[in-house]
Amino acid sequence: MATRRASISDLAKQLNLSVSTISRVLNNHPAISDATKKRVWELAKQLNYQPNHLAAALRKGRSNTLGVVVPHIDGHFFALVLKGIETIANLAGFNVMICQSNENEGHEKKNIATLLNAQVDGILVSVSLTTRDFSHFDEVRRRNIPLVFFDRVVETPEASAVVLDDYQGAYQAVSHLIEQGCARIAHLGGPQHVNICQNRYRGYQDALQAHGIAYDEALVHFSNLSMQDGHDGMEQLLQQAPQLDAVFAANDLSLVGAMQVLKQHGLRVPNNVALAGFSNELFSSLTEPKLTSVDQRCEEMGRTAVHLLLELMAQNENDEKLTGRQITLQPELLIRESSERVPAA
Amino acid sequence: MATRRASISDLAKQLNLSVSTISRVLNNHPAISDATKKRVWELAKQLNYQPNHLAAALRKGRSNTLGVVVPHIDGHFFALVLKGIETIANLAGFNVMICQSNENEGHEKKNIATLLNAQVDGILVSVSLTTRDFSHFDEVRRRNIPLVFFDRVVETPEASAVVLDDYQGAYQAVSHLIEQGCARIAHLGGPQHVNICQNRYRGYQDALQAHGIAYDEALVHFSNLSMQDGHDGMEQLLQQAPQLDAVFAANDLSLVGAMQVLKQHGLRVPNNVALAGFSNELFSSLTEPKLTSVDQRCEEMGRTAVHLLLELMAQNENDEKLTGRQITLQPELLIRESSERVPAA
DNA sequence: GTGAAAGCGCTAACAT
DNA sequence: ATGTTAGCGCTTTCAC
Repeated sequence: MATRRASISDLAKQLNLSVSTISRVLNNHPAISDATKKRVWELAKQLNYQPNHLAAALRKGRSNTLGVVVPHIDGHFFALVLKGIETIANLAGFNVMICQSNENEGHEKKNIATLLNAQVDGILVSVSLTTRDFSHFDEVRRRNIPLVFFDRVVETPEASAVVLDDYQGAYQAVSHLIEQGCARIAHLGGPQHVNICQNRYRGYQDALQAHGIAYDEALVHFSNLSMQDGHDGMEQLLQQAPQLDAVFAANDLSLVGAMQVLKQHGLRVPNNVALAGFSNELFSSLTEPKLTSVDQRCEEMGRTAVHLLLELMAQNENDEKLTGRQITLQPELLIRESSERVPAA
Repeated sequence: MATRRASISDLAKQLNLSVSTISRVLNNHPAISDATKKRVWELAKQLNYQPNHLAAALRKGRSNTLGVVVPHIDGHFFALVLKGIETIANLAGFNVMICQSNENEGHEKKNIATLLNAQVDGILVSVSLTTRDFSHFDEVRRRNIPLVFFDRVVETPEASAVVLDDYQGAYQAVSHLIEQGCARIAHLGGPQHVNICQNRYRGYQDALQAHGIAYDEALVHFSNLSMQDGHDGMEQLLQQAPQLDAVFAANDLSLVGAMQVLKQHGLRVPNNVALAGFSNELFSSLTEPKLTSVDQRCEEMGRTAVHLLLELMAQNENDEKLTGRQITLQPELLIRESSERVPAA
């Protein structure tokens, strides 16, 4: 049979003290005599007292839990972000509840409802790709629950968010390719209604321009960036522009597909065609040659998002008005074999 | 300002009914007139009533939450298992709380304490590699909280667990290599104090024996299975046994390292040396050639573990004695390019 | 078919 | 420095 756990009132009875005194000791309230403190702690330890957080949460109206909604829990990026979130949340004494939207607007709405019902003290969201209606976030706002978007954001000035500077990442990657001596740089781009893909495309364009290289439509191909997409895109690019000497892809997966095609055509990487991708996947350093890629600082994004959320929660506590704050993380270009040309001696 | 949410007693007042009646309606209690039911549901909808789960949990002593402890949240395997867990748990109306032990015994103990404090209704655990003392699980048992181990288990008959048949997976993979005409099959094995690694090693041995191939110590190399380990191991194996014609690795990562070495030595995969790995990582089908690998049925493991846990929870509800039950999942061998030899015409 | 009342374990005024 | 008391929102026994 399960042994009933000791409660505050159990301690109170055994020590002939009031529950409030016990509660005060347990919460490190200052105005308590050392003697009492000691007695209480000792008995607590002896009875293996475990606070009932549910009760405290009910009373205080806060659950000590943060909610997270991600499109999916698998996959390199979100897994690492979640790791960052977990770490900081736990450090700050919060539990974390994770929901997956499966890139589905309906799921996402349900997830938000679940988290609100669970009375979470704050919410972190990376918006599903299919979400077009954002009313569920209004409900969060109405309930005055602090919310921070990360990576995939709803762009309004009132919203707080942590994002990566995709534009800069792309700009750096392309600049690097140019510095390696490439001049006919192709781009495998993602869906342009997705803002991160658009920003990567703009970074590509601007880097070319900044280095006095003319933009050439024949060097650009858009797709959904699967490996197969990269494969097909590369075939097409080679047809349209056989003289290309580098590829910048909006993700690493499509770049792997592209690299296969290049090899099949007898082109050498990086000497005939230099390659740079985006997202620094696990496999990016397992290919041959290893892929140069823009790292997205995943864990840091998670950590930063929680810090921001805790900030908002503190503001909320003090009845300050919630101010939207956007934080942009700078990506890091990881230069590997696929783009490093030996300088012509 | 935040609008206060409607409570049961709010509904009661507005309808001139008692709280108990409202509660009954909301919980689909049978003995309620249809008329009342209708009135209550309508007002509930109108006021957008949301039940306060915290309060219900406190009252009922159950939180409607399942706790999970995993070594880490990133990485292919656990991410997929978690996905499976999430899916079924949500379907069954449970929230999920995820904790990472970071392969650290101390963390794991803290995680369990956290979950017990959060009064989860059931716990799923994959044990950290460094855990030597298992007393924290005794505490769970004492509190009568159902617990299911998955993948990394504490082997006692009272414990419930879901595991993969690593032995069979290895056996199949090696048999497949033999069927491809290989006879000098090397093994890159993992730490033998880890039971899954040991089982894979045994599967390797028994498959050889079953096909009348003598075991040769010079063909076996143990390590921690990092990519570098695979690399180094392969170098050593080629020295010890240059005539080897296949490699079975206890994971895919080490196999990638090994494959690099083979290529450097001018050996062709699969025709000179055929390759099979274990775990079917994301990158396993991105390498060239694509790796044959044993798939671990990750999502299914998660789903199965939750089903088993729900079963135990039901038993618990009925005051039945908790019976330990072990479920073994059969892996699936995915045959890809790295092991498919074109039959000598 | 419905209501009254107790209480889950805790916190926080408001006492003294 | 400590005690008294009310109540968070819900479920549930017992009554009618």
